[in-house]
Amino acid sequence: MPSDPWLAQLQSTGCRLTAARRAVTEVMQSAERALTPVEVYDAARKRDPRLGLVTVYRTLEKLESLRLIQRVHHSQECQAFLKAGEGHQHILLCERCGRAVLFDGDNLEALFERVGEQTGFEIKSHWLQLYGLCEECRTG
Amino acid sequence: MPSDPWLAQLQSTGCRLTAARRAVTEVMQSAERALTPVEVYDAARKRDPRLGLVTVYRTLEKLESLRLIQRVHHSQECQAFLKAGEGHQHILLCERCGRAVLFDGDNLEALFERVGEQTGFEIKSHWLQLYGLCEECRTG
DNA sequence: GTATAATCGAAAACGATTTTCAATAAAGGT
DNA sequence: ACCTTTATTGAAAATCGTTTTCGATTATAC
Repeated sequence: MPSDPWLAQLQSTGCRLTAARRAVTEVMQSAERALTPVEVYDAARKRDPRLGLVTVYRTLEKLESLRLIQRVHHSQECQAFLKAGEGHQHILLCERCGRAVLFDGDNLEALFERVGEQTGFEIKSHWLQLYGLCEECRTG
Repeated sequence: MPSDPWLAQLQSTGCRLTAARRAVTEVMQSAERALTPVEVYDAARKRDPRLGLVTVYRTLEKLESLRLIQRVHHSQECQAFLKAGEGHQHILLCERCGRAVLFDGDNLEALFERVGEQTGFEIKSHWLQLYGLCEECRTG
């Protein structure tokens, strides 16, 4: 049983632990910003030079289905991945350097209730992303 | 000067008013849900049968840059377009039939302030989408 | 160690979007 | 109304990201 929690979860769902999956996992775990499949590919080949791009796509798909990573949506594109938050966490993105920070807690229940009454919808889920400038980009 | 506000805005920014732009504009104005470029293409050709898909892409790009339409982000894809909201409006999507409703007003300032303090970010903008079931899909 | 099936990488296929370019047509001037 | 100019168009080709196919590899169980 691997000590790394992501690898443990992969294994516990019947997956084999391969060099490719270790490399992609390490890249995604240590990333400070959302990465596209090609960016993951470039970074992960430093750990496993034989890695193919197809395997990156497949591994990202698997990690996403296990909710270990999530998609980040930018204005034009939504194919970048970031480690998933826990519970009610949301994403805060720096518009300048791309750094991604997860923050937790929101209290939007009152809003949902009001919107539900006004529209007749039954609100099932929500999705919130904030954009701004991180401390370094503001001061640097 | 055209009576239609979208066409008027197109013209006032130096654009020519063509059959293609009229067709795409009418489709987007009357759409009740977000449409992909190909869906716009299919709908708009009923008004202008000679319309090409390339022109649809170009017209959507123009309408988006004028903030007359906006992108709607689904979990896997973010290439569908919907008429833009005004001011602080956000999108509410029915998970079953795709119907899109704009609702306005939010009071997230307190949340932004707290997150800004916790993270050091200067919050610039936000993006909120709600998902649920519309009245018809709940009861029907 | 061996067997077995999951996983892999490379190549090919695919689909959505963008570019190219000659033809068309909207808008302004006459 | 009729040119003239030039933005705009549609079709074809190019491009790019993603997915599928398939034989080779390799993690895991025995």
